[in-house]
Parts: sequence; structure tokens; C-alpha cells
Amino acid sequence: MADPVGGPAYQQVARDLRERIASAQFPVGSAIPSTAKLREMYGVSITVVRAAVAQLRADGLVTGYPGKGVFVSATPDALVGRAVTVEDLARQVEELRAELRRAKSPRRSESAAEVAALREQVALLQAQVLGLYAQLGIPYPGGQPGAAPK
Amino acid sequence: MADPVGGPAYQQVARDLRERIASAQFPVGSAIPSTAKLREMYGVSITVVRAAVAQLRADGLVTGYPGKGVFVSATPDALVGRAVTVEDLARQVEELRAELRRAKSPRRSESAAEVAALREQVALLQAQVLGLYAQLGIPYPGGQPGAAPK
DNA sequence: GCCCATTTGTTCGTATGTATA
DNA sequence: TTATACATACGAACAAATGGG
Repeated sequence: MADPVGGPAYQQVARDLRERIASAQFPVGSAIPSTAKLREMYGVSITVVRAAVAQLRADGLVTGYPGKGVFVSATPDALVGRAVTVEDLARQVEELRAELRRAKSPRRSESAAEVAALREQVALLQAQVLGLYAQLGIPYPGGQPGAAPK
Repeated sequence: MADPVGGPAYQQVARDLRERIASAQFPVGSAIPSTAKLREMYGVSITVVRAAVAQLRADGLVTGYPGKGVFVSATPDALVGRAVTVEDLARQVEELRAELRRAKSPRRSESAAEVAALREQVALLQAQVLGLYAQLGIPYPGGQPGAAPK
């Protein structure tokens, strides 16, 4: 599995699982197939399945319970509908990163006051992104039944 | 490192690394010890180290670059909520792109170190935005009435 | 109550690919 | 070319929880 389109295998599996959750093929409240089943379904190893499920868990889409299974806790649509602009921002940032990688400088150093100012700007941007998270996390309508964490 | 008090080993390592980052023992912009070094430091396996670093990376604290290392991108203290509008964030991104073109102009001896640091910061932004897209409004996936098992 | 199969979570080891120096 | 380092990928094992017999 060298390097197919779509990136690493575990990300492809995670993406496919996200689509299935979004299309209600795996409804909220139900359990996704077990690790062994997913391994057979996608023809990958345990590691890939674990990584994919771990990513979904980190994203807050699923929650696993030892001895029972991994249950869908939310749909990606609920997140997308609220973060469309943020997704657009992510695309722009990704483009910036691609351009920067393409602009590999040979060597040298020193000076670069403009770069320093740029870095400062990036730092400010970073703080604002985190602040945006804090801001949007509160008024989220669904998926927050007022239950205290665990 | 079987210590049930602090949870799994990889979470303990991640917590310790967070504290070191917060205490500037690992300053922003610097690289944390390599995987092999961390493995010796904590006396754990590669798996634990990689799981801990992966968690920090998912949180947007560090960013890894193959062949270079894992660099600190931000401190946990920077997670203080700061209100900001999406429009402001989009404008900042556009401004950043304009500055970036000026910085990567064919000026030959452009500072490679600064550009590299900038690239790390931009990569951090990408990770943060993607994480924001994923975790928006989902502080805790548990507590679903009827969905949570038993 | 006890044993056993299933399942998740964690941990261990190792190999390969790719990027950097 | 060689060495280092991260990312991904393969396999295997154990603990804890669940549920069926």
C-alpha cells in the first residue's frame, strides 16, 4: 500500500467511516462494526483500523466501550453545518502550507524582518483560531444535552 | 510504567510533555527530544511515545516533520478563549498570504531558518483549524440518552 | 458463581517509506 | 551515500469489560 490517492490508508478508512456516519448508514446511537469486521471489510491490518477509529474518537464522532463496541455519538453534518467557513479557512491554510513547502530556500539566514513580522502575524492568527474554538463551542445547538462530563 | 493513578502511560507522557511545554522547558519553536530519546527518558516503548506525541499533535501543540523532528508550536496557556469573528480570521489569512508571497520572492539568500519556522507555524494553523472543524461543539461525546450503552 | 468468547484499549516489537541533514 | 527522524504499516499480546452458556 504505497501511496494511493487520498493519503494514508488509515485516513481513507476514517474518511469512509465518516461518510457512512453522515449518510446514516451508521446511525447515531448504533455501533459500527468491530475491529475484526472492519479489518475484513477494508482488507487492512489491525493497526490501520485502530488508527482510523482513534481518529474518529479524537474527533468526537464515536465513543468506544470495552466489551461492547464503538458507538456513533454524533454526525459530521452537525459539525459541518456550523463550521463551513472554518473549513474554507482550512483549505486556504493548506494552500499556504503547500506554497511554503514549494518555496524551499537553499541556505543562508540572518535578517528577515518581514519574516519576523510574518511570524508574529501567524502567532496572532493561531491565538484567534483557538479563541474561535472557544467561542463556537458554547452555542452549539445539538449534541449537548446538558449532561455533565461523565 | 504501570501506574493506574494517572491513567495510561501514553497519557502520562503526554501530560508531562504538556507541562514541560507550558513551563518553557520546551520553548515554542524548538524541537522536543526525538522518539528514541523520549523512549529512553520515560522508559517506555515506541508505541507509547508515538501515542503521546500523536495526542499533542492532535491538540495542536506540536508539529512533526520527517527527517527534522517534532517542533513545539504553541503553549497550552495560549488556549485562553479569545473572542474573534470568522471574518477577522479570514482577513488575517488573506493578509498572511500576501505577506507570504513577498517573503518567498526570488531573493536568493532568503533566510531558510525563518521560512522553516514559518512553515511550522502555518502547519500548526492547519492542524488547529482542522481540529477545530472536527471538534467543534463536542466537548464530550458521552451522555447520549438512549445512545450510551447501559 | 464460574468459565469463555468477544471487543475495546493499551502496550510491545519491527519493518518500510520518505524527508532532512 | 550515509545517518537520523518522523509517518505509516505490519503483527502480537495482555488487561478490562461485557455477555452467553
